Amino acid sequence: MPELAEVEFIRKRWNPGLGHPVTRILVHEKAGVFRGTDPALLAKRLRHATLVSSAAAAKQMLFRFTLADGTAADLGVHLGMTGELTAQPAGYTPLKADHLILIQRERALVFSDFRMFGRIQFALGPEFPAWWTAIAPPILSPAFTPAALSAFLARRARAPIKPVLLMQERFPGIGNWMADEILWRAAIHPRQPAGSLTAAEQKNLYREIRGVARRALSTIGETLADPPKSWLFPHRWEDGGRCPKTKTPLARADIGGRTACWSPARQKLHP
DNA sequence: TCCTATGTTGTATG
DNA sequence: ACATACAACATAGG
Repeated sequence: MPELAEVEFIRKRWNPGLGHPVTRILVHEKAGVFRGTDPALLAKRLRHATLVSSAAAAKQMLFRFTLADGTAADLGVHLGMTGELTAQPAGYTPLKADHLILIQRERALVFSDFRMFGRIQFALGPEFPAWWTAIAPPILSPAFTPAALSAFLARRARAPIKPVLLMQERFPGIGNWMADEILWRAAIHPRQPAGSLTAAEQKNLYREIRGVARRALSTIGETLADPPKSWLFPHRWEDGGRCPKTKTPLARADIGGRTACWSPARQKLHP
């Protein structure tokens, strides 16, 4: 379930472990979530380390530890499609899809992911690793300007706008449901070529990208509660779903390899 | 059996 | 080199 705001919420699931040392670690060394990292090294170094802080950016999380010798270490988590973080009581019995468990005296911090599209990364030292610092600046930061949006749309001119919104290099944290929500609010057809948006559409798109990100973070990011019925979100997967604005039937199709959902009554293709 | 799933990445093609 | 399209990754559930 993880896009921008879900990731921010799920990050906080490990908050009960802040300030506490890890006493023991369980890893599924052969799990695909460790591709590109050495799970044995991770397990060795994080034993007796203390979790000191965490952060979320785009769809990724970073957990910082202080090792017994004072060294800093960073654990990166990407949830992929089905990744989860939970904090479980002491004595927790691991399940099949639990690939990394950090055991503390009073709890177990669990990463599970049955599909294994998620990813665990690990780095030692005080500098933040490249896989963290390379994440694009947040949509709600001053770096995300109308000019930056326009320039990006121009460079992706022939591609349908929907898959363009999924590009993390410019829209960090936007995923399939947020992209559909944004286009629905901005009244732009998901197949509209990115380079063919009018000035008015670009303005609306900019506003809705920021608006959906802000509202998602302030609601889902705090409680994980589903957005209200006035959003596209609760209707996009239901059979016979209707647009909350026009009450007309929603349409669904594969666009750029993902299922897009839109309201034909308010999102029309134009030259 | 076949289809779907809130994601990324490697490869082929233009 | 760059933009675009698409298969592949792995698993559960309808």
